[in-house]
Amino acid sequence: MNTSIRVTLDGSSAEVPVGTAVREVLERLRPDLAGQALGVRAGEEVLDLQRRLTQDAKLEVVTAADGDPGALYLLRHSAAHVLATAVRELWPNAGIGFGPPIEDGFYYDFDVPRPFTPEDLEAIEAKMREVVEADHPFERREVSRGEARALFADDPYKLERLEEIPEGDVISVYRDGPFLDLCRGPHLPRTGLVQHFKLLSAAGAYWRGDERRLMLQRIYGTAFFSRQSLERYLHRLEEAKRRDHRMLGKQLDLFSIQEDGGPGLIYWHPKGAMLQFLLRRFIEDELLKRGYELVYTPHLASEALFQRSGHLQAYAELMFPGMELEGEVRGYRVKPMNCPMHMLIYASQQRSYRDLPKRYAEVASVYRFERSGTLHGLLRVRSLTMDDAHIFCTPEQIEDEVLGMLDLVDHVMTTFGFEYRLALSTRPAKRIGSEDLWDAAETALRRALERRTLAYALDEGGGAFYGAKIDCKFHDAIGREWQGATIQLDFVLPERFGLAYIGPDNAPHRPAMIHRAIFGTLERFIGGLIEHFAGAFPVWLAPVQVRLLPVKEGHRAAAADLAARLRAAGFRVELDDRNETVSYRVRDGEVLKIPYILVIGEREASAGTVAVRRRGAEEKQIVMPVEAFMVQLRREVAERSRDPVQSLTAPAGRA
RNA sequence: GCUGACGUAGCUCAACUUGGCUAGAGCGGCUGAUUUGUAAUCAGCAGGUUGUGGGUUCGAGUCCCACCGUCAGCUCCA
Repeated sequence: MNTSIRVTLDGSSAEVPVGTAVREVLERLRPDLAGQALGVRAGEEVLDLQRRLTQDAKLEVVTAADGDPGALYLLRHSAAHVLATAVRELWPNAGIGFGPPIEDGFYYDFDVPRPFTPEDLEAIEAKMREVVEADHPFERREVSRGEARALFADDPYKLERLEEIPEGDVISVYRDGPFLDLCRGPHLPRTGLVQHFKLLSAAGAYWRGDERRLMLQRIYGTAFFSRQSLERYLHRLEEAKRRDHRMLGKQLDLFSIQEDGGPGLIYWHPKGAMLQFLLRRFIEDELLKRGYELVYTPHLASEALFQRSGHLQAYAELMFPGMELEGEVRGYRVKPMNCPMHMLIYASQQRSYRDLPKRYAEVASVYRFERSGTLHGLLRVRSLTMDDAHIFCTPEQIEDEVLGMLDLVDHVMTTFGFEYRLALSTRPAKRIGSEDLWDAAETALRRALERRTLAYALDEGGGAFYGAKIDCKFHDAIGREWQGATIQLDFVLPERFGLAYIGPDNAPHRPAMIHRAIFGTLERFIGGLIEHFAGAFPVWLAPVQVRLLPVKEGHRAAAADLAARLRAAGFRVELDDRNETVSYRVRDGEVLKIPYILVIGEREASAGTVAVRRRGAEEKQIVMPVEAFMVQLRREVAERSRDPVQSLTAPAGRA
């Protein structure tokens, strides 16, 4: 067995004995950085300076940098320990759960007698500063299982975790000052390096994320290497609140949720309804171009249907309760999904392989009894309008169908300028359908993704029990991730409904079935759009595209004529002839984020021109002939342009 | 659903740590004056059973209980 290993650090390498600490390698190979190094990167993994090397390694030094995920990982993981150290000082008997770094910070879960208050957080933060000032070294030690059991004899959560560490794995503990944690690491060299941090919130969180188990108290915080980065982050959070679709929805009068009407049920006001109308028209046009057929089905059906589809067995707790209708033997339910209805249409006649694929699309509201605590503006509701479709095809056609859907998803997302992420979810442990079926399904999805060379995350075992799926995710204003488009294979429903097509062999075969939604739901998609555009919708989507302001009373008639003309040309126009100054009305239009404000005064009325003020443009007014403006507007709508039109200039020789 | 916080005019927010006269302000609305040229003209008026229902108290926006709703997180999901 080798007693020495070869270690390469930032390009230079050395032969060192097995078990040499990273710190020693560093002092030998990069003495210049020894003081600044926080850890090293070994491929994907970050190691701290105390780690002993047991095999050949290629390392890179990690130094303090807010742009380096590895450095931030060390920092935030250590900040979580500093937090726990402080909490243990103030609540010596606090139980400790997990405390990992996360996307934008870190958290730690505690078992304490009462929930933390905002004042507690301040006190904890002050105590954290003391821990930082004490500059305790983070000490790593590898221990035996027996020793670990003894060390954490009073920490039931740690003991539970300990027992899950597989036999043979290294068990390590980290100490900083008085605080000892069962932890894999890595950590910063010392607590003193955690300089710029802030505790953000506290809330309950179930131990191990299991709602049947005890609720611990979680504290969230964030940390950066520089004060500027911390402040920039906190400022970004503030900014994000101004994009919140719930606030903008109220300000721009798009929608409301009525306490008298019930939670999670959306009232679309005229301007929000216009958004929904435009999106619907957009997607339905796209679907018709792609060989879909539109269907309309009832929002209500006999319980027998949902019995047959399996919803009443598998999905009952998300369905609104049944209703008894006078004189009817059976109960009725509002639909939580459209698939059972589309199944019935397919099953209404005999199908030939020549008919396939059959693509039924329906933009329809469905109703789901989401748990009250999960409701969130437009992003999680109880009446949701899906741009739903069900594709019935032969197993061989699945791949091409999925490919077409991925193209449509991409077309839609790029039209709106949405960044998105795809995830492929494969067979879960609890599933139905033969292995052959799953193999074919997963292969079809994967091959479709790869044929379009799309990057995707793999969610092993994350599929639904009835089929594999591809999901598309996007972020809201404050960075929470939501699911939008979804493409799901389904092996169950064709079976349950006994669907068939007659193949070339003159024998019946079971068709494959794909559920899919591109927007996901109009509610969630519009919520996302509002935040994405911060309420400043591109012209083709803006509920009001143009606002006309006559300068004074005498110009009202000219403005009204122009409004009528624009409307006749298909534009969405408002006339603002209120008895207010031009400045006031311009401001009002700006606040409402209307793309074009046109001022009509003496000059314009007599010359047939308009003074155009384009939202966000440098130049505050550009005088141009009405015709030229209309051409411009028409082009912008046709192109679904997302950027302010740069070419909007006055014709040469303008007055 | 769970834990915690919150709920005052259409909107945003006041009403003192410790219950005390008729619950205030800005924006918005209405009326009038002003006839306005690119981000707020001036004046007046109206607008509230302080989420709902109970309770404590001489007295409750303020304290207690229940319910409804909202927010953050957990869980779940389009």
